Amino acid sequence: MCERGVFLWAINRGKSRVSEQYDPQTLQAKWQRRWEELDLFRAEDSPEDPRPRKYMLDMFPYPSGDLHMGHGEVFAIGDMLARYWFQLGYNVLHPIGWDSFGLPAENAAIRRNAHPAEWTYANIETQAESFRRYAPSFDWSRRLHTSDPEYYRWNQWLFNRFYERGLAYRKGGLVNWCPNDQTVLANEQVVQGKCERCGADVVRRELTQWYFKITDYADRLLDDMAMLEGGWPERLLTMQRNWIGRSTGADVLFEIEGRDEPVTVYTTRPDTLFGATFFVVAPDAPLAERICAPDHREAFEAYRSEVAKLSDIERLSTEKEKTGVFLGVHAINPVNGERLPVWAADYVLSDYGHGAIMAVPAHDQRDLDFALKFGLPVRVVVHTGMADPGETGTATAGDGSMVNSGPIDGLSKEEAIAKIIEILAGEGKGRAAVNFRLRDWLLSRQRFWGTPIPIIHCPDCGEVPVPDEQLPVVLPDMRGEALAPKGVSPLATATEWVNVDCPKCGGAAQRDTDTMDTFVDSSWYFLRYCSPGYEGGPFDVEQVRKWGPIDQYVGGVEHAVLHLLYARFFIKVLYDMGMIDFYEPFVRMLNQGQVVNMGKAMSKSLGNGVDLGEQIDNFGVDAVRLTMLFAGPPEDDIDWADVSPGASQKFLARALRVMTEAGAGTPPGASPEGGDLALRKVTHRTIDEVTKLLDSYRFNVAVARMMELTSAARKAIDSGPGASDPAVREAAETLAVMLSLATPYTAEEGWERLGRPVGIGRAGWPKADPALLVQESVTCVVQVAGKVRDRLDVVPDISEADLEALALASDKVKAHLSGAAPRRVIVRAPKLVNIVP
RNA sequence: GCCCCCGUAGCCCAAUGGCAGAGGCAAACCCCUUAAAAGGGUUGACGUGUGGGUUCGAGUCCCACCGGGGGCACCA
Repeated sequence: MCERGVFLWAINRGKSRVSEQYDPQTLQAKWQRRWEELDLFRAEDSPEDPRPRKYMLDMFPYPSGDLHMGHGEVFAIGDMLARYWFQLGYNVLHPIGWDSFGLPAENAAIRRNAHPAEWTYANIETQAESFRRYAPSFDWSRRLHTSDPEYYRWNQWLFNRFYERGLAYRKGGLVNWCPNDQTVLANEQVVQGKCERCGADVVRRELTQWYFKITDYADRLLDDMAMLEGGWPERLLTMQRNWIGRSTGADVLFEIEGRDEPVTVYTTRPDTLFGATFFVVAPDAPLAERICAPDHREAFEAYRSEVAKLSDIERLSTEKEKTGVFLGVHAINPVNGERLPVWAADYVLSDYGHGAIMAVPAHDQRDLDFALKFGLPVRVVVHTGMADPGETGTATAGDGSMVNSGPIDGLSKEEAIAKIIEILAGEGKGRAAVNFRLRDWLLSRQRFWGTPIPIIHCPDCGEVPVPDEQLPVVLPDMRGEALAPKGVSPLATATEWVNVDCPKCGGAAQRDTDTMDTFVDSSWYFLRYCSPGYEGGPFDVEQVRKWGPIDQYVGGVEHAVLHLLYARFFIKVLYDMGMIDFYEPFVRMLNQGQVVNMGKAMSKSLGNGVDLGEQIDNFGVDAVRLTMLFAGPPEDDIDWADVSPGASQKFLARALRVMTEAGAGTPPGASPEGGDLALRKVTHRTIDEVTKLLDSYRFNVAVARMMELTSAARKAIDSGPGASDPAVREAAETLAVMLSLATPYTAEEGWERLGRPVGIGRAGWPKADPALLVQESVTCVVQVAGKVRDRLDVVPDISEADLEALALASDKVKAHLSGAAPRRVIVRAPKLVNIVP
């Protein structure tokens, strides 16, 4: 396997031998220039334009060097759809821009003693050049960079709006800190306890930080997913649902002996309240500190500092033994007055629910593990028919009938939950409650290359937003060593920039020195494309109304609970602000697979990297794009060792020859009427099928159909009516337009050789003639007992009765029936008859 | 541990419950050629991971298992 992979890879890297006949580099040089003059793919904002609109969006790139194979795939897929819509006559918005704030630029700047902008904009230019060669149908006039002050100004403007609505706020608490990147991270950026960017172990720190109140929208983020059903990949929806993690249950109030204030716990199983035998608080919650008995304080504090040392991965491991300490106090069970010992244990999280739980060991595995370890009682209150958890060590979490539970004895789980909530509510000791796994979006970053948070801290007025008319708050000019991470934002050292007058009272004040998470930038960039130069706001409301929402979004699944969640949140806030009129930003979403090599993700350490530019140099843009599309379904991974850009190139050479010969055979405009009927039928059937295939993302199959059409035309030229038959021209022109979606250079060259004017990208999608789609005869399979025994040529609209009679009259059928009358005959006209003897 | 997706030719992949093969790679052979390359053409499953089931009919639907991939996983 490996050897074969290396071998194929070696071939893929070699210069192709078809280059003498078909030279992609020449075609690229020739057409790229002429297309730039033509500017075919500009989206038209004018309301006068009668064409229906479509918005096609590819996730915009981060400028970390040149384009790579992954970009090659996304943009090949996105462009296939965009160009298809152009050919269908839509007014298509297909923009491009750069997600150009972020850490790599800053790290590069520190290394090179430069400004992050130098690295960033140099890379953007490199990528832009590569894009021009790769030839996606972008409307370049809408290009944007999120690191431009004209763009991030609106991040600040939006921050102010969020702030006004109480959706941006500052709070202290434990946050995720990446010791490598020297900044805090949002929950979404911590994967398995590690930094999503750099993989370093994330630690907890107590810091005051800015948040966006995404939890206010948790219900809508979850419920509105019903609208995305069918348009989004199911697994993406599942990931978001899991991430939001809504659960329903009850808040229950417990008195603590010796304290006036009750403590609230959240539980999804209020029905098991009579089974509570102890009480647990999170050691790092302020509550634990408050209620701990003085004579247990020492042990508690020792335990707490022990827990604080653990990394998230260690603490969250399900394998880990339960630990905890008794706090020397008791809670009172509100339903039966029982005294429950209160423990602190790290399996209870401080930031979920209320940081405290009632423990029901019989019916919760975690509580049971803890009870068994510390010798706490186990009381069964749900009779499930399973063995006693106290004996088996396996908690019974299922449904059953309530026992040992006073007023709810005998009830089922559902009934008991309703009843107990009713009882608690009646006594003011509890109520139904909903909880979410989703936390607020931690927004601040202690790094330089991002949007400054537009807040001024005034000793007298407190937090004062920078007035809109003073935006943007532009980053100070800092470079090199000054940007090195120090645990606080580099902006804090820019004294001149930091010290300002308070906009409210005019007194001495200081700017907030953190920058925004760069996911703010990408949460609304697709709205900016609708009116890129607009100065009256982040976007022209009218234009977004016309272009939005996005009909098709293409990008990687790695943003499932990052960008895609944040953007949905932004859209809902903007909807509430009355700025847009749709609920969801992305109607349809496609996650392309990864491009890998030899079964593994490409990486420097494996030495299996494949360079997009090199592939293009060797095989040409068209062959690379075609290979991406033909390799398999778009959502599948492509193993570059399994595919053959060289073969794609050979196919394109073959297709171009067909177009060349057809162009020489007949003049443009020749009517295909009277041309070779068999070829015409192939052409029209191909149109019909490819159209349907493209409508359902079946690009690989669509390309296969184009190959078949090419072969059919080749055959017609060589051993059929010859190149001068008008049906050959029809086939070649159809082929050219279809190929233009995937391989624009070859298609344009062929189009020219067919005598057509430059601009195949807008030539128009061919229409299948229904008259040429009907077959005058169909092969009908006749089965006896499910086995094929005969084939009949029949007219497609044959009646069931006629077909049955015909089938039963067949000699072969008669032979297999050997005279017996059939028991049953299933007729599926015109394709099949099955006779059950 | 729980949930989801996928197993079709040596390989990548097609096939509204109706003849297992559309397309490509690789291979073998043929034509073209002085020869090679380029070009043109021909050839492929004894049954769809395994075992059951539903059905007139199953790659397709259902159940179990095996193998691969992904998601979630102390969230009370």
